[in-house]
Amino acid sequence: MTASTNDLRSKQDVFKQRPAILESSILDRPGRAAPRTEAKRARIVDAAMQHFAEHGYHAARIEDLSAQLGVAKGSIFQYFGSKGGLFLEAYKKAVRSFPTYLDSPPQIREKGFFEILRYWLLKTERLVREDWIPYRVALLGNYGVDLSLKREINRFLQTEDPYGSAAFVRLGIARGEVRSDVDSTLTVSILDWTMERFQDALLTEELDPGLFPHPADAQKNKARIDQFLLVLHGAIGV
Amino acid sequence: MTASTNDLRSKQDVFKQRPAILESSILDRPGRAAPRTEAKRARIVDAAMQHFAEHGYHAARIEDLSAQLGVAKGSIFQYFGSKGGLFLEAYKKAVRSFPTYLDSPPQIREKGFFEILRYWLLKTERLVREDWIPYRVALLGNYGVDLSLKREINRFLQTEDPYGSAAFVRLGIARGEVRSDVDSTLTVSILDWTMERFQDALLTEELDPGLFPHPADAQKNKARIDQFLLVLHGAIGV
DNA sequence: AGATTAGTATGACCGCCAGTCACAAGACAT
DNA sequence: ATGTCTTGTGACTGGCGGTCATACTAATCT
Repeated sequence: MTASTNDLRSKQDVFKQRPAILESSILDRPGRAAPRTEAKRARIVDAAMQHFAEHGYHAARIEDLSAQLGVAKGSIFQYFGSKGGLFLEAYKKAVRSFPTYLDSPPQIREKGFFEILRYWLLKTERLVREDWIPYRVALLGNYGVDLSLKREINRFLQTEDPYGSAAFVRLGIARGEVRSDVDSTLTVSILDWTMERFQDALLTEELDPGLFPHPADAQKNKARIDQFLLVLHGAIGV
Repeated sequence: MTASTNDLRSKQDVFKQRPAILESSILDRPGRAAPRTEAKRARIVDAAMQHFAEHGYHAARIEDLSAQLGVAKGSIFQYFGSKGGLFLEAYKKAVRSFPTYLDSPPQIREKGFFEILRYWLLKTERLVREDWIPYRVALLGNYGVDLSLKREINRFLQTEDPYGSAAFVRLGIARGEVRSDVDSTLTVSILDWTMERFQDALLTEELDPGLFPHPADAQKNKARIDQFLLVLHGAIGV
């Protein structure tokens, strides 16, 4: 549940239409298709996630991936159009695998908005250790690709809201815990921005030592989380 | 003065030493060198800034750049080691060209911390139109390269603090406008994170339409800035 | 000045890899 | 079987980052 990039998502309908370089050539609507084909597609995406996670975006070689999969390189391009297209699918899958804010257990949920945040901040440290691959891919997508891909990624985050920030903020407002005197899209954006960066700062050392400054030890992390929540409460709390 | 990435900058001394892939091979200390050489280096960096700004990182071709400059391709690699090394220099130059928070005029400065922020938020819209090149390069560096380069960039932002966020926050605390009950590195980080993203959201449409959601018209931007400052005040104000 | 050395410039060349495409192999229908 | 359509394949290409042997220039020495 690393926060997303749903920045000020008003008017999201009026995008300039851009050449869709990243579209796949085969199977544009993956919903309805031969199940065999669909399965192969999924296999490729899974392997790609791992490959990108291990090597990074640029160092990842499509041919290695195809060899490892026992699939011809051409097939991968047939399915995903380009390396960027493949990465985008891997990124989507990675991000969709994360829990939503509202996926927190009921006994946490009833404690309210900021306790839910605390729950996830603490939990993510463990989650990332159990299954670092999607986190690394998400990190790559957030910082380590190029702008055209980043554009697609933002579009995805914006339309899909995979962390459920909007609904989460709505809950907070309904409970009277989150301020309602500012545009709620701004609230959501602030939440997304700060959560994303804060978690990056906490976690990235393991995913990518040196990218962000050292996080303190686990002990100190707890204190940091407290302070962070204090600040965030000041920002968007009531 | 787009905010930087000085995330939680404690313990910044204990970086794991990584192979310095991005170092230039010639003239590692550009301070003291033949003035001719130095001038050439500067010429290349200038042209590179423009080139990267126009084409993006990946689409930029070193050979095109060298042709445009009337300089051999080999020379560029001699000076900067790699495409990434060249970009890093261009990025540094771009970011260094931005004003610091405390560069605001005295009559603004005496109005206090949050008025200084407002001043820059309003001003940047104009600045970016007058001279979009460094902003685009900064944007590329923030989102459009790969992780190894991003790592170097973060290291730079962290050690150099080119926007002077730390000093600015110190001023705010001294004036009693900024909270002192949390670790000031957290305050600085929050400031950096939110300012960066907020400005991206306001500005990016012109630099890179489609990357971030449409900003509203200028009228609405002013209202957004008000709300943003309100929220930011809640976060780090006293 | 001429000779020697160190620093700088050059562009043909190389290796690598994303992306293509002509062809092969299945799948399915008739 | 025969034909048609879909899916799979991997040798091949184009283009670019990066190298390096060589040429040139400037500085230093005799």
